[in-house]
Amino acid sequence: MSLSHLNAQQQEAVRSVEGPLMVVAGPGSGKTRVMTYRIAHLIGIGVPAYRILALTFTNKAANEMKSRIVQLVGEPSRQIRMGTFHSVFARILRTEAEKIGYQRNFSIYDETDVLGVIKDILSSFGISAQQFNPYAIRSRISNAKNQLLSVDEYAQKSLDLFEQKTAIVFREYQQRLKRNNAMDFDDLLLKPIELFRGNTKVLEKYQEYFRFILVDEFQDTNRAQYALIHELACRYKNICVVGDDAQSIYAFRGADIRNILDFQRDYPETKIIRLEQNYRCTGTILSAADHLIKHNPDQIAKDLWTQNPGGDLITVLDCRDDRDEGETIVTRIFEQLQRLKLDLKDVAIMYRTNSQSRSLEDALRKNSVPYTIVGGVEFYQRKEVKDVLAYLRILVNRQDNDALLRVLNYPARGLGDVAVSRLEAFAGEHSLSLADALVRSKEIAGLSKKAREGFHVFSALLEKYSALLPKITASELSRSLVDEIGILRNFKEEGTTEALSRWENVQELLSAISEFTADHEGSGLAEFLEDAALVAAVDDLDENRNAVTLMTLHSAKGLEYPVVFITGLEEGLLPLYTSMIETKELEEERRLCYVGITRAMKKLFFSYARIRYRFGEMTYQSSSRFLEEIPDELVEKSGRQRYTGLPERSVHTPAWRRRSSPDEDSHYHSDVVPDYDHGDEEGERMNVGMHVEHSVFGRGKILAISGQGESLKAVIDFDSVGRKNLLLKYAHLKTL
DNA sequence: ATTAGGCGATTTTTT
DNA sequence: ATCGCCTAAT
Repeated sequence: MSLSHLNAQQQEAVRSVEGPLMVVAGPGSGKTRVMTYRIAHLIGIGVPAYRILALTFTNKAANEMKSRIVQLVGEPSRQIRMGTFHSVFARILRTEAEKIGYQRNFSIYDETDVLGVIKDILSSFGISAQQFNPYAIRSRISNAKNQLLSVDEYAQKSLDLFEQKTAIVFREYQQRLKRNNAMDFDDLLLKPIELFRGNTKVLEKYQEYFRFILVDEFQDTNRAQYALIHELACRYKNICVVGDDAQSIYAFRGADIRNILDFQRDYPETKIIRLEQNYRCTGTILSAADHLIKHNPDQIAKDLWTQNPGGDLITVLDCRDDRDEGETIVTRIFEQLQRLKLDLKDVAIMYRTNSQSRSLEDALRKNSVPYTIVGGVEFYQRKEVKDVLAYLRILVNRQDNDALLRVLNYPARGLGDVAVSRLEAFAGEHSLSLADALVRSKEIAGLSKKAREGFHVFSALLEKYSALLPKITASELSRSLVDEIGILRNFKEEGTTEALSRWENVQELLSAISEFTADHEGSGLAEFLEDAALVAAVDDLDENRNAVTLMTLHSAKGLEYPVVFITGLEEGLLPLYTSMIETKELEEERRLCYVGITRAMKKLFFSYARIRYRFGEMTYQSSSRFLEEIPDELVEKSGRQRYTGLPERSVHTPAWRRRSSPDEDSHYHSDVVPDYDHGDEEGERMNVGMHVEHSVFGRGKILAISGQGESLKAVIDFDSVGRKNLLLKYAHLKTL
């Protein structure tokens, strides 16, 4: 295999196969290419593919890398173990589950599931969720687990009341998961460590197995991940980590930059190779990124350079408000597509928070620009999807009490709190899982007839499908189950737009199951559930679709686009307000901005809005300090020539004035009076006497409008249900 | 005892 | 958008 098209450092990184290696790879320095060739090279010199373990940040990255390697060195290289930490070790845990007291069909709890468990524990312990925020407790527990702290260690260290309560919840939480035969995301890293440390034979097996280990995006690994790879790598020390401290953006999730320092301590013979030549960006873009990141102290010194031409200046778009920002960007997209002869798929719009996507989407939709959005409200988080998944989970893992509780009374079977408590008490007394307790529900004393009936129906359903599970395909089973519980019929009958969308989501889930089992031979429901739990937003990104891509700066990591818009460069947004207090967090925000900048190949835009609607409130924003940190000579300012400052009119402007003709809308620049009371895309154009459509109540007529900003309300006379007083912020009315 | 419906609070980023 | 908490209806 010829490496002649790689530069000297890249070649060295590919060829240094023995011993510990750290590749410090600046953005656009051909990191992925190096990893790909390195693995291909290993196979080329006779290392069997199954002896290679490569850990990536997303499954998508793994799949792409794998296909390229297969192209380079052929089909047998499919045997490489490659994927995210979570998916690779989930697989290993299934094989070894019994050794740590689990069953191989364990459930994986996502963050939402975990939150549910925590809330449930709080209420059963009589701890006030008002006083002790379940989100905060979840994050404390997760942090503790990331730091490899056991419950006992955490309890000992807990000082204040909050930590003491957390320790109590933590203890119960761990027991609960164990009892449910379930693991959370952190367990997928911790349990393998536990397995390896407690079981020398198993450890040796995997150390022999994975003789060559590669870790991508090393700067974003947490302590548990570090410890885990150390267990595997410490014997042969053929470990290569690739990363860039300047692109570390997951400290909030436990990523720990200490890993980079510890690596050199734990593997003293580490060879360090720097990839400093950038092949992606123009000189201007690279220089801007470099100037920005220099404001962070303690970065590993790097001299990034490029042979690429200087290219265009970076354009800063000064926008009146978030809506103007969207419109301006659309205009600029058209301009750049023409100028650079590009497709829509070459353009990405990035933002700090998911909620910013809405005003951007509005503008794109209004101008008929196709777009795809990465993440957002995720499919697998939709209520109806989670409900069906819970049914499947309880079938796969009978001990999964939380999955059972989720759907025990869905659809309604007359089973309320009291009935559930009786069931739980009975299960507790007899040390049974809830599913097993249900089988004996006749023995539970003091149940109403309705509850008795409900338990019986649900239990019969469960037993029927449990028996079917090994006999029919995953696809047949889920379809039949969904039919039997009748939710599709219910959604159809309800007939509202919302119910219809739920109907579609359930159908889509069923298709996803068919598709998955068709694509993955020998896999069934259990495998599907694992896959569904561990998919990342970007995993679903289809680059071939010709559409503008919208995503968070976090999701953008590892990607590149000819034209990039980074939006919302405002104090309090980028950097995000909550992050401006602690320097550490401010530095992370800066790195996040750095990641965004370095995604751009040819042309970069920054935008900010002087007025932005956040949480329904109008706020005056000032431009981000990060813009100040980029030298003026790299930047051209554009957008509004004159800043007129305050809104020219109050939010009480009569609604009729706010109706702008389509013509005005598409040239939404300096002259047109903007809409200051936003609320909803549609919200600002509401007017007394207008006919509207609501997703649940159907058609109606507006009788009155009151309030402003966040609390803008309308009294609407609906054809179906009569008068309602609705908050426009949530009503999502369509004008007719 | 259970359900339906209203109201307010919650959304930073995510494997 | 969804969840928890409350009240009223059944």
